[in-house]
Amino acid sequence: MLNFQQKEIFLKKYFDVLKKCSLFNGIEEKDLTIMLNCLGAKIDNFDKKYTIFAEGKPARYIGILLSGTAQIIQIDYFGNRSILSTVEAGNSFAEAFACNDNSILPISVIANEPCEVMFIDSRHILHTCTNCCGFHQQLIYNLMKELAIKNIAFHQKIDVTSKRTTREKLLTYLNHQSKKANSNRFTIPFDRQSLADYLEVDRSGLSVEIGKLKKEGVLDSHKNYFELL
Amino acid sequence: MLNFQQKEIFLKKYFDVLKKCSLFNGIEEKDLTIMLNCLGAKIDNFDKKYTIFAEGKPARYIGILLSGTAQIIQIDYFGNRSILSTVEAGNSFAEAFACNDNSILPISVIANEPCEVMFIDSRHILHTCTNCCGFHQQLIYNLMKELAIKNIAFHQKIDVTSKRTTREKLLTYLNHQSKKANSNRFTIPFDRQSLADYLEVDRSGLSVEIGKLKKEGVLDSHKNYFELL
DNA sequence: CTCCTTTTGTTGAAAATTCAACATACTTCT
DNA sequence: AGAAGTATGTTGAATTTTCAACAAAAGGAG
Repeated sequence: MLNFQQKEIFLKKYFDVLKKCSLFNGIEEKDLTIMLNCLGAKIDNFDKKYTIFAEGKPARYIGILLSGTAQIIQIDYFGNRSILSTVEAGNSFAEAFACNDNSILPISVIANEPCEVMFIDSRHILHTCTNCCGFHQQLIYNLMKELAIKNIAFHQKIDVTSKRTTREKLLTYLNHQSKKANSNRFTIPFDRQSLADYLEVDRSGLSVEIGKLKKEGVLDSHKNYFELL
Repeated sequence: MLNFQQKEIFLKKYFDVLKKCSLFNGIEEKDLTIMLNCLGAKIDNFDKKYTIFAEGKPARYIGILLSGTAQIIQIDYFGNRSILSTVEAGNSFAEAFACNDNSILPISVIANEPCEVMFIDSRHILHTCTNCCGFHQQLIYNLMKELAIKNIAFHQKIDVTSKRTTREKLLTYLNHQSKKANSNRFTIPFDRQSLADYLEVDRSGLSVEIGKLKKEGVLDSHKNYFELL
């Protein structure tokens, strides 16, 4: 765990990512180091498949993915994995829980590949300290904006999973992705099992459905590349 | 449509509800009138089954339910209704969409019974005007908190609907409600069809499952009253 | 290159859901 | 009280999903 106060030099290499992080919108690069210092930001590394946040633990920290990809998941008592969303470099995660005092994480965050993660204690954002830097208001505004976007993303996820058949779920999801990519051709951030866990369906049934849609000429796909026809 | 600036007297009768609305946390009753005036709050009435917000329309206003109950719904192209959440007096709704510039509502809000609704133009909250009252920072903070809570509520909804069988969905939902009520006995804000639309299952199948669970002695229920045994 | 592991596709049987249609109970209104 | 309308429960058939087991393909390590 690096404390960047002691190793400021390390931060510079993350500026490109941090600039893209909407949590830091409207904050100048020159102020970033000071602010992160004030917030007590820490950085840690995780190997593939490692747990960044564990379900059931107190939710105190907001995470910011500096590199790699991760998944927000929930596992029920039968061991079924449900993927709530994916996290890419520049994305923040777990804000909602961290912003809720004394809340317990109902989800886990798992590294999909080697990850660098920045952690910020939410109390340093929420409870304005008078002797501290003056960015809190901007941070809270950004946090609000980010939570609004996450909220809308959940609506999309429910729009997908509320469909009753595997085919409908898949097509609804692919249409969303197509719109997002502004193209008929796009890649999705899932392998088959992960896609099934996101759509809340059986993997083998999903494979069958993709096969049918290919034969019907509705779509073409190779691995995580898809093309709607 | 009442403009309360002209009819301040009317606002007083809503103070009890507004005090419970987390959007106005930390704002003194004496300041409320001034603030709502500054925000250009308007009040309107809706009869049962009337549309408060319509899917596809621009999302500019935050709604606050002063009396009655409402439902946040989505209807797909086959006409299947999906209930995302319920709204009770003192709850606000549609904040996430209103906070996102130029966004289009992906949901509708429908009055469940006669409703009084207050509308606040989100731009009056988001864009601080210098010649205006000084409550914006508090409002944005409250909005952030509220969005965090909504976010967590969505996690719960997904926790329910990610289950694969009607029985599992129902039991997961009832457990949540039981925890929320801090008791084995509680009422739910749904009739059968609405519960089915919230759980994303078939109504008749839901009735069958409730019947089975009663016979098995897992629960007892009468209409929207439930008891877990 | 080969072996080993992981991912993806395929199949058939069992289980569950959906759908439509109808019966019964409950509300509401006059 | 009675009628009309709404909500809930029940049933069987058709569709769909899940599950388990295996085959084929792809990827990674030595």
